[in-house]
Amino acid sequence: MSKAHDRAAAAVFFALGDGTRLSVVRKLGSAGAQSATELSDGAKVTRQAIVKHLRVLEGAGLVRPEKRGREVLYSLETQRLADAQTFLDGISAGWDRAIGRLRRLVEES
Amino acid sequence: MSKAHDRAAAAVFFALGDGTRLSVVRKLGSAGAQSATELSDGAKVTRQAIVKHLRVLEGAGLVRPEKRGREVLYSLETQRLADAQTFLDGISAGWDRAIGRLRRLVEES
DNA sequence: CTCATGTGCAACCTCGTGGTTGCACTATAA
DNA sequence: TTATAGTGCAACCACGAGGTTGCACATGAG
Repeated sequence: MSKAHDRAAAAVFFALGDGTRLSVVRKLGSAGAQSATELSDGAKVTRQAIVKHLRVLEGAGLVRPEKRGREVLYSLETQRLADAQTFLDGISAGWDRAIGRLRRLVEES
Repeated sequence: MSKAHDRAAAAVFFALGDGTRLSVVRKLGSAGAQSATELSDGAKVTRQAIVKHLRVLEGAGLVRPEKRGREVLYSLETQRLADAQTFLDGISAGWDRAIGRLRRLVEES
């Protein structure tokens, strides 16, 4: 039951589990790649805070930095989002199987 | 742009973003409904810690308690997992659209 | 070249999260 | 009825997350 896999998943969910970070991800998703300064424009927090959040997102593999002249553009890594979805699928599937087992158990007795 | 929706999503992701909590969810998913004590058996933390985590999961709507005699069984709320998946879908879709816009922009010039 | 703009680094602060221990309460089993 | 297994509550602690400010460093625009 791959423990490393679980850690990666937890990291992704942790990264998405903060309001500010989630808004950053949404902004990237809807408006495309942006720099830290650009992202901090609409936000209620400092650019430095956004930078820290971007580090976290990068650590979780949700975002990829790319030097573009003197600025750094951050783009979304949609593969990780897909991975997270697959992970959730696995849990749901397990639950459904567990429910099935329970139902069969009840019907047999 | 539902801000309340975002908070709910962040709560779900936050709930899943902790290793202990994630293992609890996985355990529930694979072995069906269980009590707090039962869940704390294999874990490396106290029952009280598990209880706290269950409160968080319940707050995020990921788990539902049900009094069963003198013990309380916690069962998974798969709907929330599905909601989370839909949420991620929305972001991916937005990103794909943004990429499409960018490509068109480049090709026009 | 000069200057403005964007980024990086570091120190610092606050507070919530994750965890523990101890005890009181409740309800089932014998 | 009495002992026992399960739950609930509260106080307490350590540490890392989230945020800020200040300044130094690069690099494109004029």
